[in-house]
Amino acid sequence: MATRARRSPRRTDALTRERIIEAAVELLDTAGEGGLTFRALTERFATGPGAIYWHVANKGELLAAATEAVVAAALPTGPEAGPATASQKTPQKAPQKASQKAPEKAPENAPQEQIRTVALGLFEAIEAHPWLATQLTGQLARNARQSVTPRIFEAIGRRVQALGVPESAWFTATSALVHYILGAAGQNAANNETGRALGPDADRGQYLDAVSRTWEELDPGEYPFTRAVAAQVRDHDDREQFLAGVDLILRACL
Amino acid sequence: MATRARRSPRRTDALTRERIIEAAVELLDTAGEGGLTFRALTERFATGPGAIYWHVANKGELLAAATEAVVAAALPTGPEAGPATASQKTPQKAPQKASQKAPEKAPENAPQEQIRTVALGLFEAIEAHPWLATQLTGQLARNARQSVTPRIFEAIGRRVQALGVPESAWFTATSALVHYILGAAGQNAANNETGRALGPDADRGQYLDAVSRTWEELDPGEYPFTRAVAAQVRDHDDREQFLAGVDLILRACL
DNA sequence: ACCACATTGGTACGGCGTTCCATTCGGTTC
DNA sequence: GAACCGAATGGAACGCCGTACCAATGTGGT
Repeated sequence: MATRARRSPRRTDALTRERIIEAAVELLDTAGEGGLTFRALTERFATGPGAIYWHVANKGELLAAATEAVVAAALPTGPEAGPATASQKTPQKAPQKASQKAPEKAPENAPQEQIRTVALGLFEAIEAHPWLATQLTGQLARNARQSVTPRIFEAIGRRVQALGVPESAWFTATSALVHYILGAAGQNAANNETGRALGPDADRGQYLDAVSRTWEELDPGEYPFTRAVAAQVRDHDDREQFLAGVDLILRACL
Repeated sequence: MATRARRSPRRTDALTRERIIEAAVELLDTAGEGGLTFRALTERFATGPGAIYWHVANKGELLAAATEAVVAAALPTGPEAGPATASQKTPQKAPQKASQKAPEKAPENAPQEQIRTVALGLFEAIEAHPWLATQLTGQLARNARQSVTPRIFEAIGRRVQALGVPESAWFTATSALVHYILGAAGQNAANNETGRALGPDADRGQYLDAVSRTWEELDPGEYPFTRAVAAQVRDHDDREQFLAGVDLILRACL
């Protein structure tokens, strides 16, 4: 006679670290930063916390792994430039030269183009997964060792090197670039969420109005600059504006 | 007859929003980001959560208020340059020109100096209160309306304006500066905490060694750039390096 | 047939933010 | 002075979280 009630039968589809990470990304995407919960995961897999803890040490590691998985896909693979699959979700209404015409012999200023491509890849990854912003800036600040942030630093830095920047400026230039990229991309993602709050059917005009209006609602006496800038933000393309910042920093390196 | 046991007598020293914020900052400074807890606060004030919730809406507001309080003290007051009390904790072993000789007539390039001063003030505030880094980058990304981050943006942007930057570049330049300042300052604060882990009696040499060694432990094949940079990071002054980044971005604006 | 062990899933614990409410007491009103 | 009101207080409880622990399970080797 069973001392306890019969347990539910053991699952047939194996629980994998990969499947758990995949589910974690999905939860983060759909339910936001606070949506990733061991309880939500146990419910998703119809299991108990122990089964998940067998594959993952703790929540921090799971979050880092989710970040790693998403960022790795957006980063060039290996030492060469790599694909860095950017911009296939929108019709790319502003087809700036980030995507080279042909993968033939790279021109002289290839590193600059590559930096723009890497930056845009990160921009779009953060746009698609807003929780990345907190995670990446936080990890970068926390200097996590085994995390993905050194990969980002390396991907940018190597191309700064190739750009011909004097060695003494390597760290400074790369720091400026990475901090700008992650920060600005995060701000863009936050803006998008602010705009999404208007409702799913708001067009881009309304959305941009709403975003820039939040800045214009500030006290005119205390925030003249921010209000002045709000107007010019209204009718600029997000990616264009973002890349302008990258170019600005790159210009100072040469 | 009392239906319940006699309550503890009512406190004589009034509980104020200011006193609560002050205690919150203290808890964050001494116990880290996770140290701010309503339970810790109730114990500190020998009271219950309800008394604190009377003065503060929730934990988020309390955190924002603590951030606001600390950052406001580090930011110039009002539209003029203001004091921005920077560098009085260390003997300022690298007395760069950030602090002007005299508060007399500002020279032609005053805006650049002012930006350096504001940046250094934020740098030191974040160094003294490491929890600010997460809070500020997070709030900036989250675009919180009533927070202190617009003040930072405004303080920098107004001086970018005064620098003679063309209007079309105002937003880009200010974004680049602010994201770099907060990101780099956060990274510096994290480095300091990594160094503090060595023990309270480690000198600066050991500490810098340890920090740069964390970078050098990376895989030589995958991280040639980061490792190359680690060496040159070792013997640079933190503030100097930080301000070099500010100057780099400023150079691109002119 | 057995067993060792990787894997699973249930239960429990302590701590968190937050809510609710009985209680207190300084000030106002008659 | 007595009665009263409402701002302020502090205690207890709720629901959720991450996590530790462990009995139950089934599979592959012997």
